Parts: sequence; structure tokens; C-alpha cells
Amino acid sequence: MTTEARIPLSRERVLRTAVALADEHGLPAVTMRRLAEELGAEAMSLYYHVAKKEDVLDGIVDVVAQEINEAVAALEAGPDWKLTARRRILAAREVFLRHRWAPALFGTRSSTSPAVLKYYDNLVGLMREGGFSHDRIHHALHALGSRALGFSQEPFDPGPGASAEVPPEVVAQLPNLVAMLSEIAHDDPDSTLGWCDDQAEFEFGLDLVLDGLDRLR
Amino acid sequence: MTTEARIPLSRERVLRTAVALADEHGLPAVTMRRLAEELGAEAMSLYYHVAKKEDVLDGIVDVVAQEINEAVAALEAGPDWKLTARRRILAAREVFLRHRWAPALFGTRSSTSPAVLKYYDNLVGLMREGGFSHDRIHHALHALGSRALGFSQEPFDPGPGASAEVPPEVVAQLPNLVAMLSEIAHDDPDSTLGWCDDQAEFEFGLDLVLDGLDRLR
DNA sequence: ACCTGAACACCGTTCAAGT
DNA sequence: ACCTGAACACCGTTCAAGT
Repeated sequence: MTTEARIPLSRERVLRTAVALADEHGLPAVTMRRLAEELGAEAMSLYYHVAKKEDVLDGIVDVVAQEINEAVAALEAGPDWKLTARRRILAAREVFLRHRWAPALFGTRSSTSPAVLKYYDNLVGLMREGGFSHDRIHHALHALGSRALGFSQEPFDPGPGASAEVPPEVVAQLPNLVAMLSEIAHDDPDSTLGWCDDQAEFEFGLDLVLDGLDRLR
Repeated sequence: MTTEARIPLSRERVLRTAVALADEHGLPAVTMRRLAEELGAEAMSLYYHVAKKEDVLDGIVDVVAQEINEAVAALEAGPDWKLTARRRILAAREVFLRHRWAPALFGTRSSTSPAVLKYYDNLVGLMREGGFSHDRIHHALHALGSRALGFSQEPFDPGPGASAEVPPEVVAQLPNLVAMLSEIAHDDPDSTLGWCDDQAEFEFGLDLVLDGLDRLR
């Protein structure tokens, strides 16, 4: 299947292939057997280079975080902490848009990837220069939550035509939501593509938090 | 194993048992076979009451959301939208503290639970009475993200004694983080229990967003 | 209507064995 | 040092068969 099966395995190559596999077929496609197949090897061979599947998952989180750090490193610093942080976070977000499966995975990892730590270390440094105390920075990181890394979890996000999937007897119980959505859909000419512009919504929430933090400085 | 194995199966009973199983042994313990065992039945019997495992997962999300709605319904309305929303969200949060596995699961469900919709419908109604336009409410829901439901995803959260788990050569690369954490640990007498008070941090972030929204009203 | 036994195609992981 | 075959214990799911 793979064009070049003669390249020897390595932890690096296993992780890169796992990321590519998740990008193309989703995280559930990343099984030890499928991953090995993609590498032109047997499943058992992977265990020479990684400890277990959890290790693979930790590893691909780190790969994505490294990608974020590279994107951030290419940025120039802005005039103030807020604008610089905003740029970094939006650059990080672009990486997540290339790896749609990653937010859910970041959510489940409790162990901390070195690259994620490095990202936060930089952010702490930036806010320190911006005049925040360590205590405020600590609060700020919690307040930002996953938004500091460029994604936000939205447990309620009706996709395109979502109202069609919800049974009528349920919809009948939701007068406020229906009123809101119909007004939004009416105002938004792009409503057929889904009822919200994710990028705009992300930036709105991000700016709300950044402005709030700046006010506390 | 189960004290009463003679109660007939039902979708209701399957879902309640699944929640109890996740509470006690974590989400990975919720397999069709284990779940059936807990119910004193065979795995195949479950398929008469639920379509497939995804259906079980959607179902237990709805069970938790119903629990939240009950907790919220027991609350009195406060004098203004912000205080009332705050109370509701903190009540919802208590439900998540009883079901630690739930936030990660809510994150992966794309289909929308009726009870979650009902929760949001109430929140929209509250904000409407509070004087927000539908457009602003829509933005507000995105800005709150998972915090509207009472939890927040924090991709970087060193647990108690986390620095011990990070290899020294990595720590050496993190001057800002180390400086911040050592200062926090020094200030906080409870640092041995972990370096942050989750509840206080959650409320800090929540108030930051609620205050920001209130300012836009 | 409700439950099950047998069977299938898949997992992650081990271990002794090959080169 | 690096890779693999055989094997184990576990998945979700089907389907025809039992009561």
C-alpha cells in the first residue's frame, strides 16, 4: 500500500503517520494494526518504538503542539501583549483547523506534552512583559481554558440544517431557541452553510476574555 | 452479581446502569458486555432496547443533562439575569462534579440531546428577559462555550506534584512557567493538594465572561 | 415481545522466535 | 538491534433460534 516500505520504522515516523491517518480518516481509524499497515509493517513491530497505544496518542498531541509552536515562532511581536496573544492564539487555531480530531484528543490527555508546556511558557512570558503578576497570569490561563491553545469546546452546536434532525415534539418545547435561530437565519445570508461563522464566533469569545483580562492588568 | 436480576430490561434501566458504571469505573468500563453483566443479562439482549453503543452514549449524555435540568428547576430566580445565570451554571457544574467522565463525553457528541437543548432554551429565555437581542445571545452562547453548561476544558492542568512527572531537561526549558508555579505554590498553603482551586478558577473565568457580556447589553 | 448462543470481524498486547 | 507469527483476552454487532 505505502509507496516506500523500505524506510525503517522509528518513533518519529510512527507518530507522523498516525497524524496523517487521523487527518484523512479520523481518530478512530488510528488503530495499531491500521497504523502498521500504513507503514508497511506488522502491528507488533510498532511496540519496539512506542510503549503502547496511549503513548502514540500522547505522541501525536505533542506533534500537533510542535506544529503550533513553529507557527507561533514565525510571528512578529505586536505593540502590546493583547494583540500579540491574539495573533498567537489565532495562529494556533489554524493548526487545529488542519487537525479537526485534535481538540477532542487534547481534552482527554491528562499527561502534559512538552510542546504544550513550551507554548504556555511563552504565553506566561508574554503576559509577564505585558505587566501582569504571576497570580493574575495563573487566573488568566484558567479563564482562557482551551481557548489559549486555539480551540473552544461547544457542547451545543447545531450543524447545518440541525433543526431537521430534532424531532418536532422536542422542537415544540423550545420556543426561545426557535425564536433565536429563526431570527439569526433570517439575518444571515450564509445560513445554508450552517447558522454560524465559527471563526467570527471564536474571535468574539476570545476578544471578550482578552479584553476582560486587560482590564484587570 | 446484581442484587435484583429479575427486573426486566428497558432503555431507561440500561442508561441508568451505564451512568452508574461510568461513575464507579470510568467511561472505558462502559462496554456492552460489561453493561449487560451489570444488569444480569447477556450483551446481545441490550440490542433489543438500544440501537447500538453510540445510542447508549447519546443516551447517558441526555440522562446527565436531565439531572442538570432538575437541579436548575429547583433554583429561584435572582434579581438580574447575570446572577441567575451564574447560579444555574454553578448548579450544573455540581452535576458534572458527580460525573467526572461527562465533560469529555459531551465534547465528542455531535448529535444534540433534547435535555441539553432544553437547558439552552431556558438560558436564551433568561437572557431575553435580561434585555439581550437574539443576536447578542447567540454570540454569548458561543463565548461561554462549555462554560454555559458548567464545565471548562483545560488542556494544560498539572495535577498535584506535576512538576515531578516532567523530565528535568524539559523543565529547564520552561523558565516562565517554573517562576509562576513556584510563586503560586509559595502563596498557596494548600499547594500540596494541587496548585489550584478548580472551583475558584472556574468562577473567575465564568465571572469574567458574564461581566463582559453584561457590559455589552 | 423479549432474550440468548453461536459466530464474525475487529481490537490491544505478550512473548518467544526469527534475522 | 529490529521485526514478526502465533496466541490471548477482549471488543461491537448480526442473526437465527429459543421462550
